[in-house]
Amino acid sequence: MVAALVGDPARANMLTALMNGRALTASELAQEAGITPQTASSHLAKLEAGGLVEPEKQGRHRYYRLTDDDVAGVLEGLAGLAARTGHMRVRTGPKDPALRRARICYDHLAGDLGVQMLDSLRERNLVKQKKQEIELTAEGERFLARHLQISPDMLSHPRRPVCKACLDWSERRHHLAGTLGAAMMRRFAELKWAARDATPGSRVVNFTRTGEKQFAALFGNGKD
Amino acid sequence: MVAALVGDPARANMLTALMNGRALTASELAQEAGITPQTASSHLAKLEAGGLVEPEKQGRHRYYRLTDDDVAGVLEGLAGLAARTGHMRVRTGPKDPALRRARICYDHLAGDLGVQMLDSLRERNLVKQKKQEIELTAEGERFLARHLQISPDMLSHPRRPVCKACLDWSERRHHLAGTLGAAMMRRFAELKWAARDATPGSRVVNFTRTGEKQFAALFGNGKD
DNA sequence: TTCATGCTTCGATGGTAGCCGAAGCATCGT
DNA sequence: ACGATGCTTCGGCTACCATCGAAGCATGAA
Repeated sequence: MVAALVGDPARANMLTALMNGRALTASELAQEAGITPQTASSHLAKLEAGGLVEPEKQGRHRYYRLTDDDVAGVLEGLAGLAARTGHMRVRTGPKDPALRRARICYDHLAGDLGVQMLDSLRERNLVKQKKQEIELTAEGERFLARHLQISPDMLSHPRRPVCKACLDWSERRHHLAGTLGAAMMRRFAELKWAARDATPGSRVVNFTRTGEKQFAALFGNGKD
Repeated sequence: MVAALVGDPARANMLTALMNGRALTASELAQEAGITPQTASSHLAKLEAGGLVEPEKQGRHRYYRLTDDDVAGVLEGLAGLAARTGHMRVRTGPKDPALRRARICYDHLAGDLGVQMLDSLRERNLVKQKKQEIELTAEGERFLARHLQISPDMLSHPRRPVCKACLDWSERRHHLAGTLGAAMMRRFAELKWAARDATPGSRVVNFTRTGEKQFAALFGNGKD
């Protein structure tokens, strides 16, 4: 059972460490979880058997990453359920509001801005959403090409969908995942609109001043 | 952590039983999970503390339901991850393999044979199923009258539906509940095709040799 | 080759939590 | 009032599994 895998604290720590999308070595994950390498090895074997993580051998290291963003989505969902038990007490610390506003979910944008972006796309018929299924419209393709230099052929992937709705734990609404979500986040970084926080392991995404403006111009909802 | 709650097999069974949206009493959930009421009570308290289920007091019963469809969504996501690796639950809960094959679920037949029976009914257009709704067809009524001496007027009940799909935890598919499911199980017993196990409290249903044959003749799928 | 690093396997230990029997409340029915 | 039913609490038992030390393989470096 998958939930039992996520249930163990040590494994949960490893998975959250992997939520930022980067691959980490077994020893790094061990340190992250506060356990010895032997124990981590056992855990990672189980996570791999459960299909939650994938190993990649490189020299004498083994890099582990989340299998795909479906896994990331479910983990976000679980975090959301957990957050609500604490009765929003998660308000502690100055880093938290930043995490709510914009963060990395595996490899795409999440948080307030992520939700706002998908809202905007949907509202202007650039995508059509039915439950978890999201489809890019013809207008959407034109929009992406014009404003973000993203072409459809950049998005095709053998096993991963172009668009997918991912449940956002802080907003309790959907944001955009899939190869498009990843490509857009990548473009934001390339355009220097936003960058991942420098502190290692952080999932916070910091927008530059101009980035914030440009983002608002494309996906603004008038409230900002 | 929430995942640990879902991780336990007994609790997971309860939650999947609640996935149809209806509220179930604590004892029904105990039966579904194959555990005693004491144990179930402990589990339900934890699930409630974790915000996954909500109790509703009604007379001397306590009905439990999933808190909201966010919870259901996350559970479905977990099931999706589990399904992908063929990593379905075969874990403990009920320890008895006989319990997997045929058992009582409240008052009707569950387990492998229960699922097989509903499959057969559906396949031969004796019932029509749409999601959790099941409807008896005219052919179905004739079939029941001819082979099991069950007439429609035996099945009417003020508050209970004639047919209902009940999620089978061991098979993770539906079997037949409702007054019809109960009536059929009763008839099987009367015909001495099957009897509940003698050991008190057991939910195992033992089929006789002739019963097994007759059952296969009516609801066989060729595999037996 | 020889040593060092990264990771895995093996074996033993301990803590935790699921489980049930027995008993205790509450509610319902008569 | 009395017993029956549904659910909970308590206490003890047991099984599972995470954990770590030590040893075993790899790979890379010298």
